[in-house]
Amino acid sequence: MTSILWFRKDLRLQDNPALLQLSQLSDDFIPVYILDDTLHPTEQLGISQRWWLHNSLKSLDQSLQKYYKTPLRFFKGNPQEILEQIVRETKSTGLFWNRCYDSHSLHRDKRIKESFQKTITVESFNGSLLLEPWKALKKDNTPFKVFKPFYNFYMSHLEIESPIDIPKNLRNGSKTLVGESIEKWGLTSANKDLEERWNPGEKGAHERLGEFIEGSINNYSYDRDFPSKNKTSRLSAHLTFGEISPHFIWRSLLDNSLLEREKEKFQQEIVWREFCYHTLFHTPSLPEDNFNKKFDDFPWADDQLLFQLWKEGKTGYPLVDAGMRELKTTGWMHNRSRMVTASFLTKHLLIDWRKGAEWFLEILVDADLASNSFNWQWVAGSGTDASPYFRIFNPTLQAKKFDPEGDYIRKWVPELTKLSNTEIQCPWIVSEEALKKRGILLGKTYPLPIINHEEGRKRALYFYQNL
DNA sequence: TGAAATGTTGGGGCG
DNA sequence: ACGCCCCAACATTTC
Repeated sequence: MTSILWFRKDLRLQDNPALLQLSQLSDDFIPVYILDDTLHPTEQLGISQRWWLHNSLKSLDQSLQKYYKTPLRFFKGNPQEILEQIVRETKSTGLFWNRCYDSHSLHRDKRIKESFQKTITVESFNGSLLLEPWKALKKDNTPFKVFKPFYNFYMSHLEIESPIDIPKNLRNGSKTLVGESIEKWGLTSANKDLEERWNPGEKGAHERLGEFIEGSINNYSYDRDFPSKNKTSRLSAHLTFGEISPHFIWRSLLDNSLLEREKEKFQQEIVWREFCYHTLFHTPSLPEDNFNKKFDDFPWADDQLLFQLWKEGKTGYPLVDAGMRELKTTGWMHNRSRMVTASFLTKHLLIDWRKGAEWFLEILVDADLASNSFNWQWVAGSGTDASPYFRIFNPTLQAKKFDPEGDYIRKWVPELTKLSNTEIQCPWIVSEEALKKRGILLGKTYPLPIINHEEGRKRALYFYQNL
């Protein structure tokens, strides 16, 4: 019998439960990827993720050819209609996939399952989470709202077996079914900045994990905070596309002898990701609505100009600008800068977190509805277990603490390069004359701060207090 | 997974 | 020797 393997956010062969189950029921299979064009325009992939997806799919296609001598078939359109047609054409008797947890996918998949259930075998699996959202609940059967107890629950309930090997016994299920050409989708054009930094695909994901476990994890809890050090895992985009599973990562952490403290810090980050997914599952409107309803009447400022300057990295605060420019160029931003830039937008500029979230989704290679919505709400203070309203980052102090030598700023804000290590975080304190000697004219070669920190802070406290 | 304001302490300069 | 002030340095509280 022939079955369809529908790839979605699980672009890998290793540790793929849907693939495993399919291989136990079928000898032949047809791997399929469908570019879902029923998505609302705001839900469609951003520019960096189109590039990533294109390359990841090509990589997956190659792996499938190598292991099973079968191509990955590409289609674009309404997934239900396309799957119905493939089933008709190929007389497939099974359909397998790994689950997604956002509201659009959940509804879509439910309809598809119902429509096929009476005629063929349809099964879905957990390929992206350590625990399913409905399996991590408090004693009263409601979802966790605070991270620490959620984490404790995880640590006492996880049973992580060895990852699933790539099944061997499968063959190409159809000689005649031809998909579309991915090249014609126009997902991407050459992008040097992305190409030199990222390696999409399952192989790239495993190499990245390997390097991380050999190297930076050993001082992770400290180094991870410094944007210039580049010592975070940088696995986020690989995880988003499912090129590697959290299950596989977790198992690797257990199988290597690592310092307990460092390992645990990283495990916490993995569990934060799970917390985001669970929260999105239990609160499907998380991307649109304040988790905390008190924020529904918050008087966000709708200032197009300030928003634009923030996006372009022209706020006059070197750390904020460095982060926003790193994002624009590399499709990624260091965690520390994400917190500072997001705090700056929502607290100093009082701009709605949804505007910031939308921009991040458009640009990030690791854009992930669950993590993005959750964390923007966390920063804005409207989220669950959120950052308290009075926690307002001072972008200068943050720069002095976490970029003391100014390396990160120099990299992304080169017009300030010649300033000293103690001045580069706050060029406005330097005399006009000294600036001139270094070729800097504030307001001309580099912006003056678009808002005074002290005033911005007081204004934010005032509005946030009045919630 | 803050920052700023306010409070406390203790050493040194000085009359 | 003593009290007083200054002010880092650190601790606590407040937003």
